Amino acid sequence: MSDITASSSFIDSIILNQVQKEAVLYNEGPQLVFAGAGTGKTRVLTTKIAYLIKHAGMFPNNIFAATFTNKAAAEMRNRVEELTNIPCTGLWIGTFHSLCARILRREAFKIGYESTFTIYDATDQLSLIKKVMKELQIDERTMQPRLLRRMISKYKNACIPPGELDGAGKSFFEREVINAYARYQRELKRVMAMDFDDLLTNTVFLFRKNPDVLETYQNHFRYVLVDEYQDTNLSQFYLVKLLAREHRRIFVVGDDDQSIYSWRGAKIENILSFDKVFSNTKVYKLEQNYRSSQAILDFANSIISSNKNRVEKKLWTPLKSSMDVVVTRYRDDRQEADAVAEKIGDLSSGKIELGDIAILFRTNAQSRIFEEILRKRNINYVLIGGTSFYERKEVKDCLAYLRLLVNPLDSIGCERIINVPPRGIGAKTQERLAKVARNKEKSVFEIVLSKDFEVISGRAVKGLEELSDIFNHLIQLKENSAPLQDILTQMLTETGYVELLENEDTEESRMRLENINELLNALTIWNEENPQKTLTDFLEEISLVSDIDGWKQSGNAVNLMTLHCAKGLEFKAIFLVGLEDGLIPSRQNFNDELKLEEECRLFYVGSTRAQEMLECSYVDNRMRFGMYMPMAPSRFIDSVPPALYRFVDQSMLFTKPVKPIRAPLRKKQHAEKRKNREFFYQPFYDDFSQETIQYRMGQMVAHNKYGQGKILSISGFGVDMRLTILFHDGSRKQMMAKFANLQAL
DNA sequence: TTGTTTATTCTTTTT
DNA sequence: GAATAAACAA
Repeated sequence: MSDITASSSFIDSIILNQVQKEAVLYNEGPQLVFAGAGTGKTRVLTTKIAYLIKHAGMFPNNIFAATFTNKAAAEMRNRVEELTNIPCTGLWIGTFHSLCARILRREAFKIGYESTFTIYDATDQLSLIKKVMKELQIDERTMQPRLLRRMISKYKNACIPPGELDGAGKSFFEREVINAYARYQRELKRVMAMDFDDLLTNTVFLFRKNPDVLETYQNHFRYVLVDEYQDTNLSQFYLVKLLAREHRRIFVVGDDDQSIYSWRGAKIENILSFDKVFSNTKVYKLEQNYRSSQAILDFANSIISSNKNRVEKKLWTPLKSSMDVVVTRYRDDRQEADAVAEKIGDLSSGKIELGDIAILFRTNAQSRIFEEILRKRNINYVLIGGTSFYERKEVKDCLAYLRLLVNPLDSIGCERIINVPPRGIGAKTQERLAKVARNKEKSVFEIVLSKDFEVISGRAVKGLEELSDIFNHLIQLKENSAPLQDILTQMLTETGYVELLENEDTEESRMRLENINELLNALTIWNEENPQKTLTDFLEEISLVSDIDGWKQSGNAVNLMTLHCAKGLEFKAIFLVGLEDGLIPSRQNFNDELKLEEECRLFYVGSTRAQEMLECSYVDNRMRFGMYMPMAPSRFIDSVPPALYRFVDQSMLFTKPVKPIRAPLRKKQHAEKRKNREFFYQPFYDDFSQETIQYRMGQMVAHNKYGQGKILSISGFGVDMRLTILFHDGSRKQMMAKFANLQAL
């Protein structure tokens, strides 16, 4: 199969190092590539696929390649097309979730679904779990719905259906979980929906229960490739094994040092024991880094070297001279954000574009202060992640209407919109409807459609009939294959959704209208680009998009994202902020050795995103839950030898201890929060104009007549800034900043 | 039944 | 400080 003479011409046209080349050309069995950060992993993968198509006689259609995001998949598809000059629309490349969805749509009836099944996102999932809990009379105070969701997800990740779980001998709590899990799965099937985990596990179940189906796919997928293999979970492992166990043409790439998704069920063991599962695996190690400067690599290597559970490797680069890695200490998150913004301003007036810069943080909540300050300084930014477009209330409402047109059994969707906009169908009415539906063995939505309400009071009937008429009209439009955007527009006008928002006329309502318009646009464009696809396809695509998918690196905006989101990306300059104990590592992982190591890897992943410049920072005090909390620098920075970075202290002299004010305050909480904030300092940051931030409260200064003193307060700004200073002789003076001619100490 | 105010929780990270 | 749940008035 591998014709080296024929292939070498093609391979030679692509620049690959020796190891990369060997990995691409070898074709005799399972392969595992350990690819450190920035070692050209994507290049190897795309070249491998191109090689298979061009020289190993495979059709794009016969290749199954799982990536971590749809964005990565799209880029790789393009790259392969460039390399081969062969259209690759047939190539099975995508996230595990989308690949599985594709398989499940075809084979749905074999596992008791129709091909139009609905995909439930995390929010829908939680709604259904709450509903199940109510039915089972499980108190939300004894078991948090989120916890139950996590437990269920755990079972699913391991591909254990509720039927295989035995409650005997288990704790009461566990029995309740199993019970709820069983009920939840039954409900999902009843409403013809699958959650994210189901997409993977149901595919595995499909193959396990139908050997003939499995065989078809085994024969069809002649090569199986997996990117980011360190972040696959058990069900993904089973899937890959099922597909590849006969022909053993499997190629996986990953880096155990970049495994950061164990909380989502990822098993680092998958990569560490791959060669034991697939015998005679060829193992490759890519260690030459093509991304970062030597200083950054030294720093990163040092971070990761303190982890015990890893395959030893060390990144290196032939590049020599480089900028120091900087670690900066700030007083608080506001100062941190402000200083970072200022540095970004400086950088972007030099040779680095805004788009080459990223601010990375641990939690989404940290983004807000950066947004605020970047806006104030008129620096363009893009925030990747956070609450995505498709999670907005108004967008989800629209989608719920559309979902019901495809799947009238979708009870969560129905509950969402039955009284939105308000049409007098409250909790009582919905309860009664549910009863009627149960008696007639139909879904609530079907009852509404057929206007078969029975015992419902006059007021509610009016609203229900209205809804019924609207939907019957929409269904008619759909059957006449009206364009999707027309159906949505119709819905928006007939329900009065738009009218309601227009009448509200607030900043928020205008924004919602804008979002709805954006959705309409997206729908129109999608419709034009995919004339043969259906509403089901559209709904699937948007439920499986990741935050990063829509993003493309643009020249004129700083990128803000979480460390997790940054995986696989690179930037010339990185600001890794909030490097504090409790954040990195997260407080919740303090007491777990393995999770601490994962937090360390997260820091490593963040650092290795940088090409030329890496600046980390931590603060002494951070606003969390609406109040200031004292913070300590991350333990991970302590383990790095000081020689590997340059330390800068910007925290100044304002070091009053701050008491953490926590939980049992209840009624006094509000007042306490305010006090906490006032105690901290007045908002002198609020009106900084670019160049006047040289004075800070508590700062020590020297005056050439009065000697040393401490700044007590600052008022005004710019040329009007006045300082109140307490001098060492006990005198208190107020002076204009611009005339005082002070020296900072 | 609806819209308003008040209390409470929430922060890891995401397909 | 924001989002959500609960409590309340109209």
